[in-house]
Amino acid sequence: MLIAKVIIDIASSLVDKVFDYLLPSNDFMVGQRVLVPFGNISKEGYIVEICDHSDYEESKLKTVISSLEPFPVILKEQLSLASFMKRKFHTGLCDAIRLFLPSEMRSSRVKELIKIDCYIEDEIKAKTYLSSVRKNATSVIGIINLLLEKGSVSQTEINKTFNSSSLKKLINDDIVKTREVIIRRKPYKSVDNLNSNTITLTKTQSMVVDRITNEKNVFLLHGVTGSGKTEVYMNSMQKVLESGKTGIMLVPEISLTPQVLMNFRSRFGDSVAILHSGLSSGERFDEWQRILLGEAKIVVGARSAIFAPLKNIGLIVIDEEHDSSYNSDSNPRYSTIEVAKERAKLCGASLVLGSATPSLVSYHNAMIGNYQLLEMKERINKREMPPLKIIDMGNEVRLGNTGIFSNALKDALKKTISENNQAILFINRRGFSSFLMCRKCGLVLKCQDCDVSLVYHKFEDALKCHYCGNRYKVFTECPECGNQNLSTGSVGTQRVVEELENLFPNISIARMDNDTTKSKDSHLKILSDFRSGKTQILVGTQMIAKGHDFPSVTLVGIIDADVSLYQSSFAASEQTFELITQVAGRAGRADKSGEIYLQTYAPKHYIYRFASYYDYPAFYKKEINLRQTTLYPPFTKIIRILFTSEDENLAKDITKIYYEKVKLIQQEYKSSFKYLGVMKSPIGRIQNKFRLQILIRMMRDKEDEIIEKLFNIADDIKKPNVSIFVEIDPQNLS
DNA sequence: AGCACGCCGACT
DNA sequence: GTCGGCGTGCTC
Repeated sequence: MLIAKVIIDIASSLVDKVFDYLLPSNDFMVGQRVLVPFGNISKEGYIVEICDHSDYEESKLKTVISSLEPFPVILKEQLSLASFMKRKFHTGLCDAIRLFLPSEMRSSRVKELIKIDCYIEDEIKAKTYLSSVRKNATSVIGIINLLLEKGSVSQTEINKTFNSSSLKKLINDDIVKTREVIIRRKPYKSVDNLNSNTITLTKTQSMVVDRITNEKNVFLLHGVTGSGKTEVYMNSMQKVLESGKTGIMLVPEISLTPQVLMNFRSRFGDSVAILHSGLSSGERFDEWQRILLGEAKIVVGARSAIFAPLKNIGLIVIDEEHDSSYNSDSNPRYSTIEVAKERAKLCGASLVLGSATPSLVSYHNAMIGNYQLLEMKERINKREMPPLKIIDMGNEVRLGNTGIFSNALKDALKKTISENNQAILFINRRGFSSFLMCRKCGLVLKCQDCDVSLVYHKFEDALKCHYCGNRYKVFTECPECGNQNLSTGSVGTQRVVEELENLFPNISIARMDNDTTKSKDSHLKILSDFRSGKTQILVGTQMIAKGHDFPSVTLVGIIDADVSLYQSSFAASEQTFELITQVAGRAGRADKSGEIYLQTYAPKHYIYRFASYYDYPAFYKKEINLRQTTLYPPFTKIIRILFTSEDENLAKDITKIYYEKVKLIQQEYKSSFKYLGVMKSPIGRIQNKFRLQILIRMMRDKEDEIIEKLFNIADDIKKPNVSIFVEIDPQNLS
């Protein structure tokens, strides 16, 4: 008797295990979706294994009811990926499997789009019929003539111009035949121009392509902005296709613009499938189906495209690998890079991580030989990076200028406007939380135990450390210089726009932030208005930092660089360097040269110095030393165990139980634990759920062992109505 | 996630 | 006496 091991499609840790069922016949396959009896109801499930014995009492086994599709919808490789994710990230198997299918497919809300095609099989019969019909039967005559001329036309098309009852009559009389044709909904139909202009690669580029395509390896491609990484990706994909393999290209969600997709379409035509959240459910389903059936050979998409049902993968590219959108920080939590590494390993593919500002962790991996480092140090047009000027805002205050703009930036704006060029003003909101800063000397208070900035909590009127929960009294004067002009928070885009309007009343200014991009196409409109020159100054947040190419921009102003520098995270410096480099890359992209003004209260900070020289290696060296001495990643692991529940006491109880168990592990691995603490989450309640957390920082010598034990505790003490999430190196601690 | 089983309050 | 509250626990 054949036994199917089935994962039930219920995303609850309590039922996230394999259930054994009898199979009613031999025609079931691993990876198929099936309907099974479960308790008193029937549920959808996924066959993960077929074998001939069960550890469960055989007499109690129920039988699979039916299959939902006649073929498997999940590849064996994907099932391995799911169990990897369970091991590595403690995700549920069901949660992982759901990532492999378009969500609309479960509960069958989406179907193939079927067109009814009409045609004439027997022309002679049709012509005979035509001659026998009344002369004023215009619809009947028209339909037959149309079909005789065109061969076949869809039913909806015919009904548009002719009487539908005439068509029905013709079909009944067997003159016109019908057949069902599956139509693939195609996203971005309009960007379908196929003028593939092949660009000759530079020496460096083709060397890089050769290595990527000839070695099976994990590569870190560090290429400065404008060094032509995209061309490298395209060419590598081309070669992979030519060798009969397939590829996945991941980009951050935000850069999935029609332009990027057009690049791929024009190069690879219909063998490209696109997967991201902006597609309609029908489009997503059809793209997914094209991948599964092997019609598409290249998948372009945001992070979840790494789970595409693509066979025979030869290359995976992750562009802008430092981008935080590659880390999923809500359920199921996973790191796309880790998943990609595993997938590449499973199918023997190369993995390319590309960035102008690689994450410190990735670069460190390259330095210690885990990744192969590929460098592209020169820009294609050999143009120098635009000069970056650091403006000391403390000095402006001392000179009596307490406004948002320094005098230097005002002058530069004036000049830009008079020369009819464009400017971008960047407002830093990354990891926005208020810190307390001295407006004179730039001092920001840090935690004594953690060496990260303190966060001001308004309702408690206290400064807190988000890494250990320490509380400090709010200062009224600067402990360094005695100045009483302390400030929290940062300026908003709105205020910048207002002040600009006062300074330059006749200039048109666009604002781009969360407020102004709520409606669906506002994004595109703001950007295209700016591109066309309709607006001259663009004020915006992170959204404007990435990827956009505006040839007329000659001035970039970073209003408040310090905000990301002083966010309460050990990675604050890294993220600031990254951000500045990205924003600076917006200036002087075409033949006009550009400049960048960076306003700060800490002009001597090493991050700004390295950023102003665009010196990534120097930044890396400094920062990695710092991480080593302060014992932060990649030299340690930070683990957060998050407990959420609508019942505060329940959350507290289970946190306590967990904490006691972690203390036992700490005893066992004393030398590995660098920090262990329990506290409320910085945001104590989200969506009416109370949040508590345990934070651990530990050395990496026994990391796998310890993490496994932490996962096991969660499994052992889990209960209904409380969720436990064990997060490894979480991106944010909210 | 559902649904049944089970042990304590206000009712025809 | 019972109808029903939803806490607890199981589903191959």
